[in-house]
Amino acid sequence: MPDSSDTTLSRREREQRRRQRIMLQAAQSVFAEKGYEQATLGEIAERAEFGKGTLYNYFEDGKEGLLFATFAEVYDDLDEMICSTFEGAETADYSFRAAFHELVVRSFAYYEEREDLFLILIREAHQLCFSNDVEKAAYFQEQQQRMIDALTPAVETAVDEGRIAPLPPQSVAHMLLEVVHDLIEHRCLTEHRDENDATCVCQSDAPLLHDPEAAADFLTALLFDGLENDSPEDGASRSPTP
Amino acid sequence: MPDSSDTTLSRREREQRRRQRIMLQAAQSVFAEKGYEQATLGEIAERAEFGKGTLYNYFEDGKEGLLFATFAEVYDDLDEMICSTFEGAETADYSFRAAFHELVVRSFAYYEEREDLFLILIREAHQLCFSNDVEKAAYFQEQQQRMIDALTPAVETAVDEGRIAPLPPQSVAHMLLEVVHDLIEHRCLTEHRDENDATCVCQSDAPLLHDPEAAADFLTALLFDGLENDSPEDGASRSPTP
DNA sequence: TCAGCAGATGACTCGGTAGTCACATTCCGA
DNA sequence: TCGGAATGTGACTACCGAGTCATCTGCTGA
Repeated sequence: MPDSSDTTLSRREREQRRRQRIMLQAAQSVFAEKGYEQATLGEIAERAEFGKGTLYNYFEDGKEGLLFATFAEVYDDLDEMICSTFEGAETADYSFRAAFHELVVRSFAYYEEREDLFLILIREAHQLCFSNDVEKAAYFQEQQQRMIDALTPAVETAVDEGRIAPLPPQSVAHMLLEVVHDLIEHRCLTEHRDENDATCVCQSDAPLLHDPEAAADFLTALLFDGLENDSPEDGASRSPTP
Repeated sequence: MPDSSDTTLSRREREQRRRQRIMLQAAQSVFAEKGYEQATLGEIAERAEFGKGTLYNYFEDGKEGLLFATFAEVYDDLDEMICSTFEGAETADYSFRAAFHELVVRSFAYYEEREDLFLILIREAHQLCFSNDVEKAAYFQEQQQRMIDALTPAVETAVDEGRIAPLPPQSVAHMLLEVVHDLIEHRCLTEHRDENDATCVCQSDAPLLHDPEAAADFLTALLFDGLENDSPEDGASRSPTP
């Protein structure tokens, strides 16, 4: 969605964008709170302080249009994050491992910044991936592929340069993104639970999840060094954590 | 749910169980096909060949009761699978790594056998985890903890015996289950897509996903040996794949 | 000042379903 | 064989929310 403060636009157009943003934000807050199915256009309109009919002037497909505009926003952000984190593979001191560590940290930061968007992504995109509507399923396939494509070149380079094991780059990229996604999702889940139920006992791995650095360390160590305990026989074979 | 052929029950009771099973199976087939929200009691009743009112005689909570009975079935199966796969830690030739490999293979087998159940679990449980209804969120927390608890002792033993790296057992158990779950989920997703869209181009990692052995090998190697490519400098430090 | 138009509005229509309940049917023991 | 208990049934009710559209509002340019 173009920025509503873009000065190349006429006042009228800027005004339109601004309203569109207000409606989208209202929709996001309702979706995050109630979930897509439970959200009603009435409540979104009320929160945006517009009439129900007005929403249709800005989002032809109504509720669904608002949902997909939300997806577009979050997928653009994620793509940008992956690309910028793994750029500079030519630099002398570039480390794929360190870049991955950074991705985990940045993902956490983004989650904290836009908790609402993540909640919507996690809940609704997952559901819609399994939709019987071919168009919708294809949309999510494309978006996921876009994320994988953003990461794959970096994995390929790392494999070529012998930094990581010679496994299929696409599969590795897929697996890495999946694991990060899971971590954020798990944190999101525990936080969501704590909000609903203040009496909830803290899980044993809670500190791991709430400290971005600790989580990134755990994940990086697990994925790069592996679970196998080869240090007793052979202490020198492990790389230090970045 | 007790077996409807249990001979300790009266004929009437057995007959009740049998009908309950028929209704549950009808519900599962509709849920798997349409998703929970889109499924209607009318269609479930029709498919079960009973009147709509009759469903309420067997499942007081209607649609929701049928959904939760389905969850109970699948979680019981999974718990059983984890426990039986990791038992026998005392045996001389027991290998945690091999047991994990076996878990992946068995998970695939279960998925093939009960595709419908998995689809429901993946779609609906995920959604309900984030429900604002405290009771429901707690149910899924309990079930997930049950799975983790089933695996944790085996991880602890493996850590104590120095077979795997000294990381928090609960976190490791959690991560392992998550990764297996993701793999199955991904396979389920691609299969679901292929059903809907025959023109779909095969993904590059498709063979990995459709051959249980290959998938288990990939996952075991990745998780136990790690991504880090330490073989050129130090070929002896890696354990062979089981 | 005013005509005309872009845009806002929310009461209304319409389609759809969960859950109910008065009645029908079947079962079973006396 | 019969009567009443248990069980099945589906038409009906009550509710809900998406999307529409006739109407209103306020802006702009002549």
